[in-house]
Amino acid sequence: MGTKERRAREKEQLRRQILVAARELFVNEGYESVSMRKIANKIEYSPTTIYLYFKDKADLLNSVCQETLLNLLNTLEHLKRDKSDPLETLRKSGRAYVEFGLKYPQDYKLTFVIRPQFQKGLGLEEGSVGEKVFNYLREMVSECIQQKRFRQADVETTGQVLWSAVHGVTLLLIDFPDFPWTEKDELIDTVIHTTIEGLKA
Amino acid sequence: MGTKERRAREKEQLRRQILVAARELFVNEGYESVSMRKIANKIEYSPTTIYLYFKDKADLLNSVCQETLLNLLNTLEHLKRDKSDPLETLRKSGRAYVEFGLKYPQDYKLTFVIRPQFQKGLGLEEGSVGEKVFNYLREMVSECIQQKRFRQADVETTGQVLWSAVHGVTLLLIDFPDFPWTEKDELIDTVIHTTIEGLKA
DNA sequence: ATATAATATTAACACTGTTAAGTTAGATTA
DNA sequence: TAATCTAACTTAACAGTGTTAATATTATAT
Repeated sequence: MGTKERRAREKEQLRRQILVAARELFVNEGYESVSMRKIANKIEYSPTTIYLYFKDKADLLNSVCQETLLNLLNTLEHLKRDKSDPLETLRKSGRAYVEFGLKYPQDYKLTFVIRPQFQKGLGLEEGSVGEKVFNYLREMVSECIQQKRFRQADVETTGQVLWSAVHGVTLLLIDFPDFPWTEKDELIDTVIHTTIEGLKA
Repeated sequence: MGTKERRAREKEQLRRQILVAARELFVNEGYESVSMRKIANKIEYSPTTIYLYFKDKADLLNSVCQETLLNLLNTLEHLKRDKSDPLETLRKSGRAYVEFGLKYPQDYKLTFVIRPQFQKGLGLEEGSVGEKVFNYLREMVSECIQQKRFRQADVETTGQVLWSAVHGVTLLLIDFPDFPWTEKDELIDTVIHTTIEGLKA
C-alpha cells in the first residue's frame, strides 16, 4: 500500500523540477523577464500546473530564495569547524559570504534585493533559514567579543555593521561591473579588514 | 519670431511633466508595476506620446535616476563648504548619503539597484553625474589621506570601502525594515565610525 | 467495472511594452 | 487668404503577461 508514498514522492519530484527550472530561468533572464509560460515550457507542462504547486510567481521566487539561503548557510557552517582564531574565522566567513554572492550574483540579488520588494515580510522571521544565517553571524561576533578581540560592544550592532560592509561590497561588485574597481580580491579583503580593524578600536 | 523657442519650451515642459509623473509612480508603485499607460493617464496624454520624448521605459527610468543623482550631488556639495576637519566632513557626507537613501528609498533603489539591471552601461561613465558623485568622494578621501588622517593607502580603494559601507547599510535598512535593527541612527553612526576608524589603523 | 479522488489542461480576462499608420492643429509660404 | 508642410498626438494592433474557473484526463480504491 505504498502508492500514497510514491504519489507524494512523485509530487515532490515535480515540485523540485519546477523549482530547478525556475531558478535557472530567474538567474539567467531575471525574475521579471521570466514568465510562468516559459517555466512551463521548460518542464513540458501547462502553465497552470505550476499553480498546483506554488501559490503564485512570488511564492516560486520565495522558494528559490529559501534554497539559496540554505546553500549560503551550508557554505558558512563548514567554516565553523575551525575553532582556532575567532577573528580569523570571522574574516573567512566574510570572504565566503562575498564570494558566494559573486559566484551566484543573480541568486544573491534575487534573495537580498528582489524578494524583499515582492514580499514585505522577508523571510528573516523566527525559525527561518534567513534567521539561521544571521544567527551564525551572531555566534561568530559573540565569540570575538567574549575573547576581547573586539571592543566591548553590542553583539547585534557589531554584527549588523559587518553585514552592511559585506552586503555593500557584494552588491556594488555585482551591479556595477564596469566601474574601475580596485582589483576585486584586494577590495574585498580591504573591506573586511577595515571593518574588523574598526571594530577593535 | 520666438515661436520656435516657445515650442521648444513647451516640449521641454511636457518632458518634465512626464518625468515628474513617472518618478511619482515609480517611487510609489515600483518600476515594474508602473505601466506606460498609467503614466500616460496621469498626464492625460496617450501612452504613445511618451515615446516621442523617451526611447522606451528604461530610458524613462534612466532619466529619473539622473535627476536623483543630481539631487544627491547637490546635497553632498553643500557639505564641502566646511573646510575645517576633512574627517568630520567625510563623516557628515557619509551620514548625508545614507539619509538621502532613506529619505527617498525607492529613488535610491531605482538608481543603485534597479537601473543597473536594465542598463548594463550604468551611468558612471566619464562626465556623467554618477561619476561626479564618486569624484566628490574621491576628493574627500584624498584630503584625509593627504592630511595623514588616514593610513597611507590608495585613494580609490579607500573610497570604495567607504562606499561599500554606506551603500550596504542603506540598502539593508531599506530592504529589511522589519529586521530587529539596532536603533537606526546609532547603526548608521556606528557603520561610518567603524569604517573610518578602520581606515586610520 | 464503476465511483472517486488527484492531477493536468483549455479557454478566457484584463493587463503589459511597443510599433506603424493615421489624424489633427499650428506655422510657413505663395 | 489659401495651400502646404511639419510637428504633435492618437488609434489600432501585435505578441506577450499572471492568474482564474471550468473542464478533461488519469490513476486509485471499492
